[in-house]
Order: sequence, then C-alpha cells, then structure tokens
Amino acid sequence: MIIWCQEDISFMLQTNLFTKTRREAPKDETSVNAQLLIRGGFIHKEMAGVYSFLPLGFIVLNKIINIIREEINAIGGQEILMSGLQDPAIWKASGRWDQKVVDSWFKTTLANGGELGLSFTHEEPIARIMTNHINSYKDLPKYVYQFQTKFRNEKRSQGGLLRTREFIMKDLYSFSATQGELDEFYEKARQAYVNIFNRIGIGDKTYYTLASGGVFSRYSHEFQTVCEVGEDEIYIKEGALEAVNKEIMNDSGFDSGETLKGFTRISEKSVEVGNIFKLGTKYSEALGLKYHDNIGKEHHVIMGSYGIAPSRSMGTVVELHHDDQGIIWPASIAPFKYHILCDNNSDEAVKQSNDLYAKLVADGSESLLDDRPETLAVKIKDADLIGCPVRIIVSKKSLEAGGVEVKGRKDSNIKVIASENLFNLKF
RNA sequence: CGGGGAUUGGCGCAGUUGGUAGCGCGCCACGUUUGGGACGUGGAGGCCGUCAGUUCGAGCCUGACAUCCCCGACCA
Repeated sequence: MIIWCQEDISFMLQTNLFTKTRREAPKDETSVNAQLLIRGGFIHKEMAGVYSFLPLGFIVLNKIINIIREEINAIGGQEILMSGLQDPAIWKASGRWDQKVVDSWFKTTLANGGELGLSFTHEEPIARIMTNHINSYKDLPKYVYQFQTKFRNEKRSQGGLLRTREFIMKDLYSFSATQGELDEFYEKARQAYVNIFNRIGIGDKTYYTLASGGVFSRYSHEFQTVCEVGEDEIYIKEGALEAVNKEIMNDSGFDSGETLKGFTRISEKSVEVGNIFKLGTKYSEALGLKYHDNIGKEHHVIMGSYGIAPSRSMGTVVELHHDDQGIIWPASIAPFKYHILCDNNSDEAVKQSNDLYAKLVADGSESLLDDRPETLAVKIKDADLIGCPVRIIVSKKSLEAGGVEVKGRKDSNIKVIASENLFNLKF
C-alpha cells in the first residue's frame, strides 16, 4: 500500500517528463475531467473506474492531499495508515459483512480458504485499534485520520474521477466521551472542510448540505459542489452556501416545511466532495470500545466519521476550472506555477529561458521549462492544456520587445517584461 | 442489475455483395518551415476483443462470452 507523501517537486524540464499530451481524448471517456486529464497526461485509465496517476497528476493529487493534511492537523488530527486488507470478523461484529447490507464489497480469499475484505471504509478497523488505546475519559477526545485507497464495487462507474471503483480517501474518525464533545469537533471539522474546499478552488460552489445519514444516523452533512455532471441534486439556500439533498425530501420523517424555509425549490446538480457523520456508539458498541468516566463507570465511546476523496475533488476542480483549450488549475494545486516556453529557433531565447529557469529554481518557484524541440505553436497549445497558472514565453520576438512574455492562464492580456521583473508580478 | 450502443496499429476512424486491411494524428529519417497543434518525401507499426461455428476462403455471416460507453436503478 502506498504512503501518500511525495517529496515536493518544484521544477522540471519537459524533456524529462515521460508523459505526452494528445490531441484527442479516448472515445470511451465522455466526462470533461477525464478527457482533459488524459489528454494532458495527468492520469491513465486502467479499466472502467480505475485510474493511475502519472507525474503531473500525482503532483496535483499530492497538493490536494497536503492541503487536507494541513487543515486536519490544525484541528488535532493524527495521521496513521491502516491496512488495505480487512478482517471479516470485525465487519461481522458490526453487521456490515453481509452482502445484503453492503453490496459493493470487493472480497477475496486467503490461500487457506479464509475470507478477506479489500478496504471499503475503516470505521470497524479504527474502532478495534482504539480499544487497545482508549480506556479512560483521560484518553479522550482523540482524532485519527489517514489517506488510503478505498475499493468499492460500483455497479457503474462514471464521470472520470468522480465515481471510481478504486479511489483515494481521507477518512478521519473522532472519539469523544460526550455528545457535546462530538458536536464541538463536528463543527471544527465542518470549518476545516470549508477551508479545504476554499483552498483547492471550489469553495464558492460547495454547499454544506443536509443529507441522509444512511445506517449511521438519521441525518449527516455532505459537502456538495454544484456542477453539471454531478449525480446528486440539492436545494440551495439563497445567499448562503447551504443546501438540502433531494434524497431526503421524500423522507417521511423530514419536516420539509420548517427545515426548508429559505431554500429554493430549484434543484442543482452537484458532486459530493465530502461527507461528515455523527456515528454515535454504533461501532463502539459493536467492537467493544469503552472508557471509564471519573467515577469509574463504563461508557461507549462516541464516534464521528469525516471523509473527503482527494481524487474525486481533483476531478471536480477540473470540471469547474477549464475552457475549451484545457485545464485552468487554481494556483494552490497547479502542478507548477510557471510554465516557461522556449523558442528553440533562437539561440538567445534558449539561453535566456535556461537562465530564467535556473533563477526560478533557485528562488524555489515551481517551474516547468518546455525545452522540447517543438514549435512555439505546439508549446502554447500544450501549455493551455496542462493549465499552469502563469505562462512565460521566451522567444526572439519577446526578446526584441524587451524581455519575456507573461500571461496568466485565465487572463487574455499579455505583458512583456524584463525577466528580472518577473518576481515583482503577482498572480 | 434492466435497456441501448460499441470493440479494426499508441489515439481517432474507414473498410462495398465474404477473397487475407486502409486513412488522419502520433512515431522514425531527411529537407523546408517556425507565435495558436506546419509541409514534402521516405519508413516502422495490426492474428481486425475472445472462443466456437458456417464457408474453398471470415474484419465482414451465425452463436456464446468478455470488455467499454450511454440512459435508468443502485450508491454504508
């Protein structure tokens, strides 16, 4: 199992990058995110609902992961890595091993014939782990999370990275002594999620959404990003990033008259990018996770669970941030900040672009130098497709005009500046 | 899981009434080009998803299976 920590990659020569862009997307991809990510060389499709991450894609994925990591650490999360192979015994204890209860398990067998599960989610494993480490109210609260591959046997995968059979999930679990403690952390987690979605560039379209709690609880909250290709439908509150999921509108116990006050009757398609649950004591009861209070009385630990799929979030970002030329990465998660395009027909441009690249590298500015022996036209097309925030062209023409040509990916205006002034520009 | 569509070089596609496969992109070589995916010439690359039939002969006909896509259902 991979540990999701990548050394920061801050610079690269494009001649060293093994991936190639392509003009046309494979015909079996219809979603914008998969088409652009494959054309740009970010991901490779292995089979339906299964993607590998190539260098550019892995850099972006890790940037998203690192943003999540920072925000979860900031609210007290401790990172761990649980196993991908799972023991059926604990799932039988909670009642979730049965195919009739959870029908999207990938299960396999041991050489001796015993059964195993492939990591589906981790409430049961973490609850069991914590039985060895939580005994007293003094041990609470605790917050534990991981980035891990999840396998789900979806009947139909679709939407590129939006619904896959194998994906990377950040799952956070909280362990509290009291409901009040859980409520307090739930609110902190909510704020952390808001920060995360703001930082990766989808915050303004992401709604805190009341949703079904499934088997966990009556209700939960989802973070739903409004997006055409979304599978969910939500009703939005005017002037606020709050919504109600359509799935609970028909819930017989749902008081639509009261709770829906202020929510529009018009639904929007949306992608679920995060979900937070108050689990209560369901899993601590099943796995025997208990603590003693200050008078020695035994109680079940109160749990919460909080998920974000970085890979799905990456797909959602592309759905929201692209034009007909390619991806427009938010600066926070772009593979590189500067994409320097060198005009190989001019020896002076080659020299100057190498100098500029060296300066940016020394400065710690993330830079990709397109040093391939291609025409500028090709490089410009590829730069638009790959979508780094700032494009810098060093050519005979730009040098004659007094320096290098600078253009923001999402801007239409182009400036020519002396390359030493680049550091003064804000993007 | 129901319904529909598809499967032919790395990618996108064509392939007539059955006669042993072609185009564009990409790739290699040379030359000319050089600011929004250039052009010419010459090359390399394919058991036509799999298996089984029909036939003298199957990319093409028949059957089964697999995979992929879409619509729907489902999505702790």
